[in-house]
Amino acid sequence: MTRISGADRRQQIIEAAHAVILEKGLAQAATRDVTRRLGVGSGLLHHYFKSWQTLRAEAVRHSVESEIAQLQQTLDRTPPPQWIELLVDWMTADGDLHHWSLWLNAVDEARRDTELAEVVRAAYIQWQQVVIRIIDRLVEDGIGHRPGTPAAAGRLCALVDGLAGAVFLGEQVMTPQTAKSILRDQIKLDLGLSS
Amino acid sequence: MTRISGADRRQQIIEAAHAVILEKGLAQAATRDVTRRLGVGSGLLHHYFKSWQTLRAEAVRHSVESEIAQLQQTLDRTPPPQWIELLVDWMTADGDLHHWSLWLNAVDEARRDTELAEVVRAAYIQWQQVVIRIIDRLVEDGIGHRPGTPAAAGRLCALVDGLAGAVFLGEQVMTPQTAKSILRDQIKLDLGLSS
DNA sequence: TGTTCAATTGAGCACTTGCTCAACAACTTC
DNA sequence: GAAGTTGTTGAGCAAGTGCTCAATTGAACA
Repeated sequence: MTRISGADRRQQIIEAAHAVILEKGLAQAATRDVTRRLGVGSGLLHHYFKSWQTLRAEAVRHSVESEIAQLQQTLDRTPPPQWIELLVDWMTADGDLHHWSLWLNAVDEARRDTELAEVVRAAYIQWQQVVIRIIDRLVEDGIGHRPGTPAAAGRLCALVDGLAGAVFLGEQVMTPQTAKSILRDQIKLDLGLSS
Repeated sequence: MTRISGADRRQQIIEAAHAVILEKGLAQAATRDVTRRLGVGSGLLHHYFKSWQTLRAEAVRHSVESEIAQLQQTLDRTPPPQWIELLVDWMTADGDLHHWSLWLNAVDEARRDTELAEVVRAAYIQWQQVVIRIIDRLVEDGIGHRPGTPAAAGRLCALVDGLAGAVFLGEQVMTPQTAKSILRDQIKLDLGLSS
């Protein structure tokens, strides 16, 4: 039996925790779900992490970071004129809704978990900055004008979170298509592009 | 010891559950918190409610209904020209943030609780309709023009939820003042009133 | 007064949770 | 080889959970 070195095991546990949290939600996921998934003893987690709370927070950080990295990567190989549509597609998450579910869950749970709150706060700020950078670049390239208010990025991020919550409540409340068009309109409005 | 008749007891339990949920959050609140608060035996809840899940959902319904009723009442004794500012104040909840916290919590929890989902969905739709009615009345009174898109109410509600989530994450993410001015701008924009 | 029955109790059950810790296994170093 | 370090185990604990149910209370009615 080849043993796994410390740092690798740590990462492995974080990824397993991430998977479990994605499936069951932050409050419903248990340490034993993670150890069972990894096929390891139930005590192992506490050799690598102070507490389940800490591991949970670490798993959410992992999720957010890899997602932002992925967006950044997609942006890099797409010409700016297509960024608006790309952003809309990204934010409305045609592919997998689970990540959005986890994000909303984390924002909510953060009110009762200071450790998680730290991670979510940092992620939110990072996320706003990505949006700001995108807007700046679009304006530089002559696509639209600079939004009137500096709070444009914050407004967009809040709108996306709110829309996601509504979409999860079902079609009667809001369809994905409606959410998508609301978001597209808002971006174009912010950039001074009348739709 | 005067005994309490069935229907009154039911209402009393719902209100106690509401208070507990407001304090501890939906996932953290326990049946025993409710019985302890009422000073009754731990088995009493199950005489009036099929399960804790049911009681929780009922408590959220109670919360939402009384809040919408209260808003309606405030609107009734305020002249329409002041409605915009009243709505902004209401949505950003200067008074007590707990109700918003519970609402966001319920929207999140609804993904894992079908009974709660039913209540939250109905509440969301009701909430959108209140906003639609307000807009209609404002337009009738000559205050602003009818919003271009019929999704205006949905967009407003989503924006409010998103802003609330951001504000709860702390001042670094979004200050209440910023949220308030974003919301005010959006309402005026929807009504065609350039700020 | 005795009868009836809904309201109420709380010990207790079965289950889950995060976490501990003595024991052991597998590498590294000497 | 021996010694030391690190990784790993899993039974077990204390604290919690929703829920059940036989037993009791109290009010209304005869």
